[in-house]
Amino acid sequence: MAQLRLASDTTTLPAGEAAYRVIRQAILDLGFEPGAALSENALAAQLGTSRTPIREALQRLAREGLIFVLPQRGTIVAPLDFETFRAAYFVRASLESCAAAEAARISGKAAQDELEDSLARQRVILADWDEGRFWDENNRFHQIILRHAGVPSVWQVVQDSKFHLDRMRRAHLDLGPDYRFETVVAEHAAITDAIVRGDVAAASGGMHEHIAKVLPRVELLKAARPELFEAEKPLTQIVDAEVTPRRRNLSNNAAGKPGGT
Amino acid sequence: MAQLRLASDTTTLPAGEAAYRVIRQAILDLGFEPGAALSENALAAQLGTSRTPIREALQRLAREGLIFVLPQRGTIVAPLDFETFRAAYFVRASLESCAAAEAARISGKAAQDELEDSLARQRVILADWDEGRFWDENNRFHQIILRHAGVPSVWQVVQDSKFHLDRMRRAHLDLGPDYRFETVVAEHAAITDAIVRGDVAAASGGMHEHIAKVLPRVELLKAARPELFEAEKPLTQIVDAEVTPRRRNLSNNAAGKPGGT
DNA sequence: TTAAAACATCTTGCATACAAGTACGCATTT
DNA sequence: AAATGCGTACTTGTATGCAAGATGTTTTAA
Repeated sequence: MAQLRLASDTTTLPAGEAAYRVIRQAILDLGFEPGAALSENALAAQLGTSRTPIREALQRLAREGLIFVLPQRGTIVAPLDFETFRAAYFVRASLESCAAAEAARISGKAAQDELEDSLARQRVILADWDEGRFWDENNRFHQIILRHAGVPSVWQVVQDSKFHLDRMRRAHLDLGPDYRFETVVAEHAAITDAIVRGDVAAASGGMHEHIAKVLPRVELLKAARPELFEAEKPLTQIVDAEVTPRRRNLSNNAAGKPGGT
Repeated sequence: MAQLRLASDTTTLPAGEAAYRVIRQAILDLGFEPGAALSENALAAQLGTSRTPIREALQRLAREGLIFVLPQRGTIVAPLDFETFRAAYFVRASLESCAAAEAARISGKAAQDELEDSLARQRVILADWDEGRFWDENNRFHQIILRHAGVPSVWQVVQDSKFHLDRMRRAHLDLGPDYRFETVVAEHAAITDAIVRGDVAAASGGMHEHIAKVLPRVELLKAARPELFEAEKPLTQIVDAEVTPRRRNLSNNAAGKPGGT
């Protein structure tokens, strides 16, 4: 079991929320490797809480596709999967390219100051290198575009998809960093330029290609570390987990006739 | 408190899953009106379970934006909100228009049979009218396109957004049905034609406009029933719910230094 | 009469015990 | 030696009791 560490500012959060963030980060950092088994009891003991907040966190992670909960059998970290990855890529590319187009259409020069401020900060971070701050600023850049497209809350949806892409990138970086961060900033600059000019097609296309850069890395990773793409031995089959019914009967006080809408 | 009824086939589901579906359907049907207060104890009593599965369902609903959980204060059904609606529209329109474009690009005639079969069924349902079956077939049509775009699992994301649009439409229909279902099928036919022809622009644009049809109805609804768009009196402020921290301290067995990546 | 303080009654958050089901090792049997 | 049945140690699902906080009412004092 990987060692879990709590960030200092999580001490004011509800236990379930804190557990969610810790476990999620551990999965992203590959502290919990794809296919690894998770135990509610063990996690509760490690984090010093009861199973209740742990279950809250795990159910949230399960809904986001990060883990698979197999009733009465166990819980495993979702193996890397090309289908999941492609869907996440599609969601992020669609939403953000449409947002860039919309920003170019309705915002125009209004977004110029904010985007160029972000670009300036990105260049400073490039010079005085700090990977954590770079990705923070990268996220901010993408959020600015969503905000100027009039749909800031879509960032939440993007983030859910982004996790799968980030985990793949993270696993790939462990093979050795070959990412050209200068290229990232240059693409950001081109997208900014398109939005400022009001060039809808260039903004949309630029953003789409910008996000598509992650795609070819998957094949390389699968070749280098195939074990991350497959479930481990302990659990016979994972497929049937999502369709396994259980006999149960919820009684109901209401005397209305059965049948939905 | 609205009467809750359980569909017959939910008896084999886990209690939490069953509770989720029942409550969600009640919110969609406006059995629980926007702004109404929910009580975990009352719901548990009504559904004949304990609070645990109810909490599981409510947390899921809260994450989907259907309800607001205010710690130590209460839980309310999310009021209708234009921002939420616009974000949901944007997500669905972006994903499905991109999917239609991709289907036209890579699938071509391969999807023709499935789409035209669905169209035929839609026309049969139009003649022998059955609203429930119509929406089922409508969903199937949209899923076919996602599947032929190579991203079937994106339907889950679409559904999360679709709820907010469906709830708005549902509330609007209560004012009196003025929806032209023939128009819906005609637009489906046009989209099908574009995909079969491999006309990327027409597929994307057609789908976008098809989904955009819901937008103008919001203003009408807000004018007719403004109370559905605002929170009720009992709870002072809803805004601070999502940022309210609580004092808590999670201990941790690991002795590593604090601070995440 | 007005205002402030204490109380009763809700709410959700959390901890814990129990129930139901699965997987695996080991003894027994063939 | 191989196959079979059983028992133990897990797993997640559910029920319930308690703790902490917020709200609205009642009581008390000025």
